[in-house]
Amino acid sequence: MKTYELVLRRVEADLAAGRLRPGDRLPGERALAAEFEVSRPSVREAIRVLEAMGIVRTAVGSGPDAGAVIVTEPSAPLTAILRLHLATRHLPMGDIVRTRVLLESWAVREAAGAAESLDLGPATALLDAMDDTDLAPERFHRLDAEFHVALAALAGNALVSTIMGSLREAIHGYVLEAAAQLPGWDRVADGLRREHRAVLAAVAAGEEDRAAELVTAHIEGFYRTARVG
Amino acid sequence: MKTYELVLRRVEADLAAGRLRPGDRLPGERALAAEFEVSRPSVREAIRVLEAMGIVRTAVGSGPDAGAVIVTEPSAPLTAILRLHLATRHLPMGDIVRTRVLLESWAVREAAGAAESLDLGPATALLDAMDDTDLAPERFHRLDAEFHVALAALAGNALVSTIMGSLREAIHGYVLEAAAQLPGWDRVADGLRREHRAVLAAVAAGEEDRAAELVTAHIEGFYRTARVG
DNA sequence: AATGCACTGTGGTCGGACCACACCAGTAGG
DNA sequence: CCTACTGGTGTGGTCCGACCACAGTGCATT
Repeated sequence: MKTYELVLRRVEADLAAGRLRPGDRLPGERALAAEFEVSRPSVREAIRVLEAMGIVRTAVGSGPDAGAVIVTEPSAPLTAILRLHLATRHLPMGDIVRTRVLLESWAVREAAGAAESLDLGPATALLDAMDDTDLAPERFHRLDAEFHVALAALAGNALVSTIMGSLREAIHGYVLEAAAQLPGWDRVADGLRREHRAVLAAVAAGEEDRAAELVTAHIEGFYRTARVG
Repeated sequence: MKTYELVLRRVEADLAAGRLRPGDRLPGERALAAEFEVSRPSVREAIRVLEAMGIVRTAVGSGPDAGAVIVTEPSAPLTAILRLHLATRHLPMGDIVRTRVLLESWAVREAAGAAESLDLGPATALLDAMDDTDLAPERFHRLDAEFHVALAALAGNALVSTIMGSLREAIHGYVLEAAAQLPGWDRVADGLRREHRAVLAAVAAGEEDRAAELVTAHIEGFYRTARVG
C-alpha cells in the first residue's frame, strides 16, 4: 500500500461518512501530513489524484476560497481521461461516436417524454448564437458541444450529462481538425444548424421516436461526412 | 500553468504522436525531470495522475517491467472516480442505475443482433459458477458484476464495456450492503440466476427486443427489491 | 557448472527550504 | 471620518538532497 493511497482512503472515508461535504475545505497540506503522519509530498500526490478525478479543486493564496475545496458542481473529469486513452489508441474513435449516439438518443427520448416541464431556454440560446454566419469554426464547434450537452442535460440524469459532455469535449480537437479539411464548410454548417433546430423542435413537441431518430442521423451523418470514427 | 501539467502535456503529445506506445516504458523519473527541466516531485505528480487515469502503471525494482509502463490493456479507472463522486453525493445512485439500464439494454440488443458470431463461453461459465448455492454473498455479487460486464462486452464496444464495468464495480459495496439486509436472500438469488439465464438465452437466440426487456426488468427489479437508488 | 551475494538502477518516502500569491488588518494620508 | 497603502500571515507551488526497499544483473566463490 503506497502512502498516497493511504491518504486517499482516509479522505474517501471522510467523504462517505459525511465528515467532509461539498464546499468544505480540506485541511492544509501540512496539517494533513501531520494528521496522517506522512510527508507533505505524499499528501500532495493524493490531492493531485483527487483533483484529476474532479473531487477537489485547489487554489493558492489565503481566504475562504484558497486551499483544496471539495467541488460542489459535478464536473467532467472524464474528458482528460478519454482524450489520453484516445491518444494511446486504447479507445477507437468509432466506439466513442457510437456511445454518443446511444446516450444522446436516449436523452432526447427521455426529454421528449417530459416535454411540458422542460426549460429549453439554454439550448435555444446556444442555437441562436450559432446562427451567426461569421462564427469562427472553433467557436462554432464549441457552441455545438455545449448544445449537445444542454440537450443531454434535459433528460435530468447527471451521470449521462457528464459522460456526454466528456465524450464531446474529448473529441473536440479531432472534430476541429476534420472539419477544417472539409470542402464547403458553410454548407455543412448550415445543415447542422437545421438539424439542431429540428431535433429541438421534436423534443419540444414530445415526439420521442422522431427526436431520437433525428439526433442519431445528425451525429452519424456528421462523422460520416467528416470521415472521423 | 502548473509544472506537473506541463509534464502531462508533453507526455500526451508523445502519446498522440506515437513516440510513446502501449507497452513502452517511460524514462525514469530522474531522467524525465532532467529532460523537462523540472523537479522530480513535479514529474511524480504527473505520473500519479497518469496512473489514476489508467494510462500507466508503475513498479519498483529493476528489469524490463520496472518503472512507469504504458498499459496495454484498457482498464477501468472510472471505478474509483465514480465511487468517490458517489461518496460526495454528487451523483445520485438512481442516475447510476438508470445509466446501467440504458447501456446494458443497448449492449444486449446489439449482441443479439449479431448472435451467430458471439462467444458466449465466458458469460456461461460465470453463470455456471453462480449456480453453486453455497456461494458467499460477496462472491455471488462479484460474479454477478463480472457477468454483467461480460454481457456488455458482447456488444464489442470498448467504451461501453468499460463504463459498464465501472458502474457495476463502483456500486458493489452498496449492493452488498443492501442485499445483506434483504430477507430471504436464497430466494432472491434464485430469481437472479433464472433471469440471467433468460437474458443470455434471448441474446443467443437473437431476440433483440426480448433481451433488452429482460435485462431492463432484471436490473430495475433488483434495485426496487433492494431499495437502492 | 551451480550457487550465493554485492552491485546498480528503479520508484517510494521523507524533511526542509524558499517562492508567489491572495487576503486581512493595521496604519498613514487625505 | 474615509480612503489607500503596506506589511503580516497562511496557503499551495516548486525545488533540492537524501535515504529506503525492491528486483534484476553479473561477478565471485564454491
